[in-house]
Amino acid sequence: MCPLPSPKRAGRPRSAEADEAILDATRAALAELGWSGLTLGDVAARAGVAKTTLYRRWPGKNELVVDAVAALFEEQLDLPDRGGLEADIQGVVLRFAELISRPETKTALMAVVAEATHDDALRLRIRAAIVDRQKHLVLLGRERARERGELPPDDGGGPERDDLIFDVIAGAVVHRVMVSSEPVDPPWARRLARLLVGGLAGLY
Amino acid sequence: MCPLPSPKRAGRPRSAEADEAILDATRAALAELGWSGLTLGDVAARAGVAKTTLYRRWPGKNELVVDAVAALFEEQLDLPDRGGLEADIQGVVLRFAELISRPETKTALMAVVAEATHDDALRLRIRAAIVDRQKHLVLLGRERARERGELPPDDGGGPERDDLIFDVIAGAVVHRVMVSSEPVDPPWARRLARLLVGGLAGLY
DNA sequence: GATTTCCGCTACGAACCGTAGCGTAACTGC
DNA sequence: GCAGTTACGCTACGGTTCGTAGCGGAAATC
Repeated sequence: MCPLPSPKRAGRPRSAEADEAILDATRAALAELGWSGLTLGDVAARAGVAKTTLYRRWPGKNELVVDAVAALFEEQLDLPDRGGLEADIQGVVLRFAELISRPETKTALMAVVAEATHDDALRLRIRAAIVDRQKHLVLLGRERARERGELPPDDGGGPERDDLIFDVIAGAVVHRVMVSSEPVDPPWARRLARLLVGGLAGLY
Repeated sequence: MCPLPSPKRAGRPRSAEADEAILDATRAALAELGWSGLTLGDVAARAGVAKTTLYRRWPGKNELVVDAVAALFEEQLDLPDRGGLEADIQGVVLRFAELISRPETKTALMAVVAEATHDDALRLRIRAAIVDRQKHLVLLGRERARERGELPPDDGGGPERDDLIFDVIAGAVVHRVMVSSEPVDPPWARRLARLLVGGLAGLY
């Protein structure tokens, strides 16, 4: 979130309603105008606050958009147990797609990641607010598969394997939605899950 | 490319050196300043041309950057035959990574894709100049695997399966480089190829 | 009530955008 | 050659957004 003042300070506290209104306005403007069309003056006008109020809380466009998008990822952290590895993968794929297919998310995510190429602080912010939460879901699914005996227990292979399976699942969904501009529907999610579980030989 | 005048026209022809200088300057500025820091005035100054010359050839920042990045994808279209499906996948993964890991490509690709969310013409331009060329490599590898008998011949399954395997490979590479900010080195490519060929059971 | 902090408002210089107009350079067809 | 056509460099401009400064007033703590 925006830099919190120390919890108990003298003086007038910051308006929580203003925060909410600004983030809502940011998402609305993103969906409507896209990244390059979004101006902070417009966001402030939509939110009914002064432009200076906005600058007092966020350093700039990048950080504001990250927070506005991150709020969408805060709620949904659960993954229903579907009883099997392949079904669980299908579930997490559909969950990802649901989040990144919204108009405001679609536009914003790629743009802030692009900006993060030249901004380390922004990259950390994105990682903490969005990426790590997605990753948690993938690792949760793997743990369940191990408990069921569908995968062998942890052999101390280190975090590299976690990174691999996460990049494959999240990357496939993002690429499907953003680059190929095709919907992630249950049939597609099913085929992806089957590919991951059984390999190419099982798919073709 | 930028809209070509009809091959034989009267009058002074457009300078090919200027085109080259502009695209080079665009790539240099991208690597140095990132997407949001790139201004067309700066590009013109670097290229040693007038700003108006730049606007005569490209409608705006988006199209210019797409062409500047696409030029990097034009040369490399071959995929050496490594003798087996798994090795070929590893090869195409490393080829992708080599292209999108350059500083100028990394910054630009995500940004233009984000812009394309609200610009259909830009999306088509990206598809024709970049995505379809990558996809060609993936399908080439699949054809070779079929000829070797590693995959069954085409059963008329339609283009959906092509889309799937392409989104998985390209998406994993992009996500690894852009979001996880980790290098795509031969060991990682090898693990990804093994996952795709043998499935999760073979990986863990 | 005094102090501290936040808010809304106005105003401002700076930067970038995209375009117009002009004189000149380069190339083609007669 | 010469006229016609097109591209180029240059300057200038109005418009928009940026990010900041300064002010008076509102809302909280002590």
